Amino acid sequence: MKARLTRERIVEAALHIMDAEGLDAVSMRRVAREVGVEAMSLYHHVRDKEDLLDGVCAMVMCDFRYPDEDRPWIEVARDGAREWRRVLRDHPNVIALWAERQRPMTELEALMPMEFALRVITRAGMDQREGVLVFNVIGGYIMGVVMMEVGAMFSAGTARGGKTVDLSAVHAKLPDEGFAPFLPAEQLPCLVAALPHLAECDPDEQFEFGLDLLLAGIEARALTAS
Amino acid sequence: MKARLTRERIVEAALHIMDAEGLDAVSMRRVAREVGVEAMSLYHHVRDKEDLLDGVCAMVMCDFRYPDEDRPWIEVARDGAREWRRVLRDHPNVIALWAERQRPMTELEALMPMEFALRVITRAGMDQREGVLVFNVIGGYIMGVVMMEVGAMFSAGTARGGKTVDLSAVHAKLPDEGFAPFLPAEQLPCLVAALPHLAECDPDEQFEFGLDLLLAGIEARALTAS
DNA sequence: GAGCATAGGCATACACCGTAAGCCTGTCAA
DNA sequence: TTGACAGGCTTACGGTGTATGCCTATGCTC
Repeated sequence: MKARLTRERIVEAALHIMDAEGLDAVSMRRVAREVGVEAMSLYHHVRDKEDLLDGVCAMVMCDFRYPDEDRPWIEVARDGAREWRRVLRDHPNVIALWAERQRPMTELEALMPMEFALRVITRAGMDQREGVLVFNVIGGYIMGVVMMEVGAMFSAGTARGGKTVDLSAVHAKLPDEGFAPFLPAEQLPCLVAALPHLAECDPDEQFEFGLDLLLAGIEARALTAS
Repeated sequence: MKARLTRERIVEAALHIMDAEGLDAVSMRRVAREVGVEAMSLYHHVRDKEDLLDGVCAMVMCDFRYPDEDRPWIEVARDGAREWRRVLRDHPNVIALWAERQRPMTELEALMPMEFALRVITRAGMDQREGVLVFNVIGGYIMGVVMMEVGAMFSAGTARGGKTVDLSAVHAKLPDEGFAPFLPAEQLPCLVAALPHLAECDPDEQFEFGLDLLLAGIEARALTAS
């Protein structure tokens, strides 16, 4: 006898498939197979696929582990940002999910991390208005950087067919050999020069670098404002 | 007699459909209909749908208008960032496209804006390594903020059904009426307090706020490093 | 001009998708 | 015992990407 079908089991299965096989692999039939059932049976527990994906989003948000807040706000903010990045990297496809289904979070639990972030920012001593600016700036930064990090979007490579330039091949090999000659250096000199550094750029250092810039700027503003 | 079918006409049609009707609307049959042809005819000009979407990405990148570089680097950087934001806002669905098809740009023309950005950063006087960090930070920031801007992802709303919270309704109305009571204020006090500011936040001001933080920090680093 | 290669259209077919509609069965209350 | 109903299943429809093959108009060679 099988375990009873529940919304939670279904959403869990969908999330698992999304993490393991990508967003496109999440179909009603595939999820149903995962929980040992026919596709149409899922509709007793989720309204439609939209609803299922809403559940996936919420489940990802619930993965957020709240840092200890009994410290200076800037340390809490830094750890919160790192934790958000961890969540996004653990479920990178959720970014695409948000991007294509441009609709707000609606489940209460999914809003708790947002509440947390606003609470921390409030402690920095700036007014509500500026707090929202800060929230959006930090949130946007994390999302964008993680997106560039997990996607290969602007990674580096060698020329192919004379017309296009496949930058991804360079990542496969180690960077400090002579790859530059394969790129049209006369048209892309700076890109060619930056290639090795693009390839060996440490994502953690990258993330902290930008986070430091933002937090330092925010702290300076908070101090002068108060 | 119809105009001859070309790859460019096809890609243009796909981009037009994506901008007007969303990413999901871009199907081979829909694009074919747009150019007055059957779906299979497209395959004489694009390898497959992936290839077509690659073309769309490249065409978006080609929309980038290069700012005059005969000015202090920080002004060029600021205008370049604004221009990149403009491009993304003009074709917001391209963000979802990048997010889900995590693969690098390969067409030469699509890499020119990247070359431009690296060139400007180099002029700031920092070394290649740090230049790449700066490139990724600014690029990620722009992408993330625009993504939050065009998607409603973390927008604001009223409670629905007691269990979930629909934040989008607030955006429809003007914010400074008593919406807070509809939210579970005891669980989300900071969010409730921030609601009006979230709703009336000016995207332009928002963008410039974060950009100023980043550029000021980068300028400070560049000065001390040189 | 004749013959023919090729480019670039089209029609058909297959496997997959989300989901509307209806059916079947096991559980439980009256 | 009867009936309601929750929660499975089956079938079917119109959509998707694309492999395969066919048809025809253009243009090149002799």
